[in-house]
Amino acid sequence: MRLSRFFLPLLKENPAEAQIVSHRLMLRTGMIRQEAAGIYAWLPLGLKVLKKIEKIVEEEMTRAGAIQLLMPTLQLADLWRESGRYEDYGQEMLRIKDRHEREMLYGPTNEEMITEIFRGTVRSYKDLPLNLFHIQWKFRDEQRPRFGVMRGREFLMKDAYSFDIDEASARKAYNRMFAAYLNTFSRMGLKAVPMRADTGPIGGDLSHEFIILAETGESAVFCHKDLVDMPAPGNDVDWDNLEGVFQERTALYAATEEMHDPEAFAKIPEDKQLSARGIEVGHIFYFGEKYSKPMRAVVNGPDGEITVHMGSYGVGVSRLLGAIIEASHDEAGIIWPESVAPFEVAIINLRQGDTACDAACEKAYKALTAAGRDVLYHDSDERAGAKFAAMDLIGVPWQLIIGPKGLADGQVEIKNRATGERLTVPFDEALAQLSKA
RNA sequence: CGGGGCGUAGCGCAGCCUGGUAGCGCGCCUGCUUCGGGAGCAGGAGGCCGGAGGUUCGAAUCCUCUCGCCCCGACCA
Repeated sequence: MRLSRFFLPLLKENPAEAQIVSHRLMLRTGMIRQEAAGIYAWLPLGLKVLKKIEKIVEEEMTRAGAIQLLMPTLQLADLWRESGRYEDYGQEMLRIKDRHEREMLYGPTNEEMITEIFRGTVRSYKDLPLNLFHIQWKFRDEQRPRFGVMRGREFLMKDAYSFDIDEASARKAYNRMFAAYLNTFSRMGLKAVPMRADTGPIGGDLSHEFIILAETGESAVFCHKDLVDMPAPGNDVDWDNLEGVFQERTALYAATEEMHDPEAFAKIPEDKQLSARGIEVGHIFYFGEKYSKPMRAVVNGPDGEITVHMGSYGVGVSRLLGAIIEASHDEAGIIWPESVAPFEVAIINLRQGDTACDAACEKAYKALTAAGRDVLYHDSDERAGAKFAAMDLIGVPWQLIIGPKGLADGQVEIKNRATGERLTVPFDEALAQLSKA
């Protein structure tokens, strides 16, 4: 992409309404634009990152055996009356009437609807286990939206729902999501710590939140330090037997504020006690028959009717952008992990209009693009300093810097955004190096 | 939902107390110079002062109502 053809409305100054760094940077880099409290338009740069995150989530869910579908944003109130949650949910639920005065709602989550889909289509225990997920916009009419996309009213969420014949099998489904989440967040360059969590209004007795440690996190969290750097289990795991992975990650103390047990925490060796703030990016629940029973989600088993055991598993997809930025930025701007960066390489032409510079940049742009890299060519006639600042701000992982002085000797520079390291190398070598994914 | 605050140019703000028809910085446009970390000079465009009523000869400024947004707290993917 040539910057001159892209839509990238950068802001030099910080908008007054943004208090935390991720919100400020998302506004300044032109990723989002607020349209109402907690409601954002996704501008091209933000959308590119959102899509990359979405794709990683899809891939890891698929790897863990979940099947993707897509449910609507609008739901009938009657469906929620079946579970009793239409009354329970309160003001957070956005209620709407259609032209026929039918009561509807903008979905804050989809347990009822997925249960309805399941009970209407699945008849036999032989079709289980089953895990269905979708990635859809949701709306919760928060009393006080804040922190940009971290706590918006409209947000993009991945939610998966598992169906099993009994608790033992459901716990295996739970463990699969548990492992998948560790892999998912790891791919985004995040260190996510699973913590025992309150099940809240969704109910159930087994639940973990996946927490990213960040100073600006919304809640206080407490855990054993060793959990933070524990590597993700990876793809080479036995998806039917993950109890070991689960035990390994849950043996050490880790809890959010609501579930915090100061006594248990005090038993951790003092140098391993970690008291910090965290951002919740995922939440998994096992809730058994909470919805399947009142909504009659049953299958035929060998010995008669079985009420299915369910779990649900959420990932805050749009929230993850904020979380990643909170975890990865410096004074100059965002430092995107390569897996989710909006562009992989930025070409900075230090002397736009100079024949040699223009030609070299064009050649590099074509070569890298042909090699499959997502390249942003800063081809405006701004001064060098402005270009550096802009590319640092939007956080492209690699910068290919081409200027008249170096070019006279056939040299260009490669800069790593994360480390700040610069390497002067021959033009062809730079292309070869940056062509590698 | 309790408490506080703010709406004036694309962004950041001053002006309001003590009414006289709007200003600064950044950005934007033109030109010249400059050209390796957000350039300099000169010229220029852009605002029914969130909206509606009212008071007044006259309202960004005073009064009433309304809408929107932000912050602290309680609540939450």
